[in-house]
Amino acid sequence: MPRLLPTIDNTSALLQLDNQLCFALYSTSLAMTRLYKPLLGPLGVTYPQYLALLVLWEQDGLSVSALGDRLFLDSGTLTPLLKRLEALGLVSRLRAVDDERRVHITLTPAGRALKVAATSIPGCILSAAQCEIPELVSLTQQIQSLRQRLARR
Amino acid sequence: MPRLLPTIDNTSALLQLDNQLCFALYSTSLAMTRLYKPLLGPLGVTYPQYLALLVLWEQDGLSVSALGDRLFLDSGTLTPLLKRLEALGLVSRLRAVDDERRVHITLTPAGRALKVAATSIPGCILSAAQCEIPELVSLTQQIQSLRQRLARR
DNA sequence: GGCAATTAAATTGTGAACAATTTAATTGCA
DNA sequence: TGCAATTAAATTGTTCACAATTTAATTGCC
Repeated sequence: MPRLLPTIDNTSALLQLDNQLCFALYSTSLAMTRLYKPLLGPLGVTYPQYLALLVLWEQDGLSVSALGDRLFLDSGTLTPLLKRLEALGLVSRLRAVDDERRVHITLTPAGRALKVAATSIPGCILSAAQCEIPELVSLTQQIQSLRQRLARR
Repeated sequence: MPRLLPTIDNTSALLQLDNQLCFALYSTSLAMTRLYKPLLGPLGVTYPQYLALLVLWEQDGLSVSALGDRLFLDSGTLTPLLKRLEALGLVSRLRAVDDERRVHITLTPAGRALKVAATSIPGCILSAAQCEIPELVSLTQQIQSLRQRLARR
């Protein structure tokens, strides 16, 4: 009779939820979004809308696809999101005159003004994360490096 | 006349997209989900459905809320997801006899069998991530630690 | 110049997330 | 015991993500 393998089969560790990097990322990203919600509520925007605004505050007037390159999102996600930002009066969406396939997203005065109200948010998040700056920077860089290895598009 | 502050205002770094830990988490989690898609397609399940199966493969027969505790999700998310897994014939949903408020989720034979087909997935992900095991473990732990500090529920 | 191939955004349909509410069962305590 | 408070799931409505397709404009090449 052959000797039995250990009763703890070697597949179990590989498939355990708490060993999955993907689940750590997924659940922590959702936890982060929940943390932002009460901070963004007063500004009247959602978390993905806030990310789009971060890009536009850095560089205004980007096309939908240029915005998508920064956010790793496509027009199927961005078009309705940007229409909501437009309905809120925070951005305007205008066809480019030189290439009418492109739509450029431009901050309105209200959209630009919102940046001031947002300046307090990073500090709030930082204190909630109970995270020292070096740890924050290191972790951010490690995750960005992983993203680069996973990315295709 | 007072000396002007540097023209690069000190709010810009705090609000730059690529300095945001939240965005690193968010975009990398989405990139990870995209990586899983072609691997899960043959199994016929989505990425969140796969996470629910990981939990059930570890411990079968959990209630909806116990599953939610493991996944950090509530019944509003899980109920429809579990109904889809039921429609696929992978789990059954049964009211507990001792407390009819509870619904217990049990793997069907097909649901249990799917674990075998899933064993190749972690290796595929690992190679796509081009990630050494120690780096993987360390990063997973750092992110889990962050999640713990962010979590409330 | 004409026309096929390409590109950009929008659209459609599915499946999450989640707040807020509803329904129904159980608990606790006066 | 009776009934208010609590608990567990489910439901409703909004907003993402994203694959697949469509629409429309531009480019490239003969």
